[in-house]
Amino acid sequence: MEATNGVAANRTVTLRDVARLAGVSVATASKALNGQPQVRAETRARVVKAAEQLSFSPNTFAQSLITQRSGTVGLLTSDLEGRFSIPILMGAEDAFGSDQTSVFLCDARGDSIREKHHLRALLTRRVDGLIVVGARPDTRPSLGRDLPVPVVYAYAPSDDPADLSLVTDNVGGGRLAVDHLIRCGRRRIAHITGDPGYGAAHDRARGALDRLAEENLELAGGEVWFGMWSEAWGRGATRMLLERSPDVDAIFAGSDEIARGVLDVLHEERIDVPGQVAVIGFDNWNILAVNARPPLTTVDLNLEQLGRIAAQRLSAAMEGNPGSGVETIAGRLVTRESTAPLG
Amino acid sequence: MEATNGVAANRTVTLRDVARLAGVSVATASKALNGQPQVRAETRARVVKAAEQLSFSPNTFAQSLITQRSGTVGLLTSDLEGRFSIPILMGAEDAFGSDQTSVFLCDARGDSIREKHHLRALLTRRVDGLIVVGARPDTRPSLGRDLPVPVVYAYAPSDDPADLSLVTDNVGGGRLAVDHLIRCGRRRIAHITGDPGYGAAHDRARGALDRLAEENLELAGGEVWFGMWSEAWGRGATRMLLERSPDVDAIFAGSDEIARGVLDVLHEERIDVPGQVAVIGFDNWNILAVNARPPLTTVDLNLEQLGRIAAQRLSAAMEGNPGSGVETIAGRLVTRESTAPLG
DNA sequence: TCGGTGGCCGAAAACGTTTTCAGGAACGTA
DNA sequence: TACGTTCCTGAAAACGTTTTCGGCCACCGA
Repeated sequence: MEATNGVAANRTVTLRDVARLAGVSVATASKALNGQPQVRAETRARVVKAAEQLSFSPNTFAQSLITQRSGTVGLLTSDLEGRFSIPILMGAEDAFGSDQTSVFLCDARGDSIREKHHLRALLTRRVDGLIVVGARPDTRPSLGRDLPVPVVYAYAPSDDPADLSLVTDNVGGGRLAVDHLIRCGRRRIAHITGDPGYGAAHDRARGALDRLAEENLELAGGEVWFGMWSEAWGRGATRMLLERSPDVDAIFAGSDEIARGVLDVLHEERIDVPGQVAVIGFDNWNILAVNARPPLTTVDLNLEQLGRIAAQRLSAAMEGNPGSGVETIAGRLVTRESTAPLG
Repeated sequence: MEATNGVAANRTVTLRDVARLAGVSVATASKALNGQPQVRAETRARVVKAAEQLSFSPNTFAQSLITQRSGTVGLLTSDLEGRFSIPILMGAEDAFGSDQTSVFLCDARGDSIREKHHLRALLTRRVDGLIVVGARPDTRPSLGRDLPVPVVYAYAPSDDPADLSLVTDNVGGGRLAVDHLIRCGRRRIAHITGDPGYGAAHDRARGALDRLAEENLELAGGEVWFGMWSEAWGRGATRMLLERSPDVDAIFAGSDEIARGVLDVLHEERIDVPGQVAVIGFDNWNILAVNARPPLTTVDLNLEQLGRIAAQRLSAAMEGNPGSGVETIAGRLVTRESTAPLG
C-alpha cells in the first residue's frame, strides 16, 4: 500500500524521503531544516515544504548520537507524595517547556540506594542535566563533583558548597509573619511550631525573634513552642499557651497544619479570630488554609518559582555557565481573614 | 592524560574499547554483553570483565536507533497539583522500575492545546507507550486511534471504547461506605456530597443507595445532599441536616473535606462521634483524615495501585497484547475512630 | 578568453550500537 | 587423508542524522 506522497505508509519518514521529494541531497535537506546559512532561500523553502508535506520529524536518537546532547534532563525527587516536591517539580517542568527539553521523572522514595540506582539510569540515558529535589529543607549529601552533567539542588541544599543549591527562605518567612502581626498592632505574639529536629523550624523561629527584637518585644508564652508538625500538637500547645498567657493577641504557627489546630481550640474557647487573637500559618497549603475558619493568613514559600529558577540555573549551567553556593528564594505573605488590624 | 586502562580519560568509553581490551571484535563484545547464546562462556567472561573494568555503559541512542525502541514511556497528566494524579503517577513510576524503562513527565495543566503540544513532543522522542492521567474521574476525549504507540487512560476514561481505560470504583466505594455503617448497626444514614456536576458524586450516591435498598432502608435527610467539595458545604449541610433529621445516626460524606466540615459542626453541637453519629469520609486524603477529630474512617480508592496496573497494562500492550474497554479498580475501607458499632 | 572568487550543493565520514552472514577451527567419521 | 558438522568469531551493513570538505557553476574583472 502506498500513500499519496509515494512513500510506503507504515515506514517512518526519514530525511532521505524529504530530500528525495525536494530534489536535493540529505546533506542540504539537513542544512535547510536546521537553518544553516549555506543554502539558497528557494531550496530551503522547497525542503521545508517537502518536510511538512511528509510530516517529517527527525529521529532524535540519530541527532543525539551525533550532537552528544539528549535534550533531556532528570528530575530526581525523594518524595513524590510530599507536598513540597510537587510545586517545585511543576515549576521546573513548566520552565523547560517541552519544546527543546523533556524531563525524566524519578522518585527515590527517600531511599539513598534507590537514588543511586536512578542516578545511574539517568546518566545512562545521557541526560544533559539534573535537578535534585529533597524532601526536607535540611542539608543533604552531594551527588559528588565528578558527574558528567551539571546538577542543581532544590529545597534540600547540598552539603558541598561547590554545588549550586536553591532553598526557601525560612528565616525571611518567619520575619514576614511576625512583621505582619506587628503591623496589625499585635504586641503579645506567641510562636507554636513543629519538630525541633528540622532546621526549618529553628530558622522560622529565628526570623520571628529577630523581628520581635527590633521592636523590643518578647515572645508571648515565654519561649518558642516546639513540638510536632500536626494539628493535634497545635491544639495541645494552644491550650497550654492560653493557660500560661491568656492575654496573647497573636499566634504564629509554624505550619498550616498546626495553625488549624490552633484555630480549632480558639474556636472551642469562643475566642474571636482575628478580633481577639490573630493567627498566621506557614506553607500556604491551600486545602488547609482556604477551608479554615476563618480562612488562614499564611506565608507562601514560592516553591513553584523555586522550581522555575532551578530550571533556569540548570539551563545556564548546561550552556556552560555553572553556579555554586546557596541561593535563597524569598517567600511572600498571603493575607486572608485570620489576621486583621486590632480594634 | 591517560587513565590506567589505556583509554583517554575524558572520552566516553565505547564498545570498541571494551572489545579491544577483551581481545575480541565489537560484534562478539555486543553479543557477549547481551547474553546472546553464540559466544563461548570463557570469552563472554572476558568481555564482561573488560566492560566493568572500563565501567562501560552502552550508548542508548545508538541502541534505540537500531532497535527502534526507546525504553521510555510518557506520562501525560492534566494536573500535577491535583491530589489524584500524584498517587497514580507514583504507582506508575514505581511499576516501571527505571531499569528498563524511564518515564517522561508532562503536565498539560488541563489545557488541551498544551496537551497536543506535549503529545507531539513525546512522539518525537519516540516513547514506547503513553499513560494519560486525567484530573477528574469523568470521561475525556480520546487521543485518537492512529497513534504509533499504545496508550492507557487512567482515572479519566477515554470516550472511545476501543481504548483501554482504568478507573476508580466510585459505585463500589459508596457501597463499601454504607455497608460499613450498616454493620455498625446504623439505620438512619445520611449522605452529604459534592458538586452534582461530577459523575463520581452520582456514582458514590448510587452505590450508597443500592446498599441501603438491600436493607430496605431509606436515606436519612430525605435525599442526597449535593453541594460542593468543600468543608464549608460540609458544615452548612450538616446544620441543615440536623435541623431536618435530628435523629440521624450516621453520615456518609462524599469526600474527606466535606467530612471535616461535618465533624466540625457535630463537635460544635456537642454531638458525640462515633457514639451518637458515625461519620465516614471518602478519598483517604491523609492530611485531612488522620488529623481529624476523631480520626476519620474513609474509603481509599487505591489510586497508587491504579497507577501500577496502568503501567502493567501498558507494558502488556507494548509487548503486543493491547487491551480495550474500561477496567475498574476496587477501593478499600480504611477504618479509624469516627465509626464504631452502636451501643 | 581566462583566472579568480563566492555561493550552493552533494559525497562521504562519523556517531555507537545490533545483526547478518560467511568463514575458520576443531573434531569426529569414513 | 578427505570430508561433513558443530561452534565460535569477525567483517560489514544498517539505523538516521550532522558536518566537513571538495567541486561545480556563474559571475566578475582583466
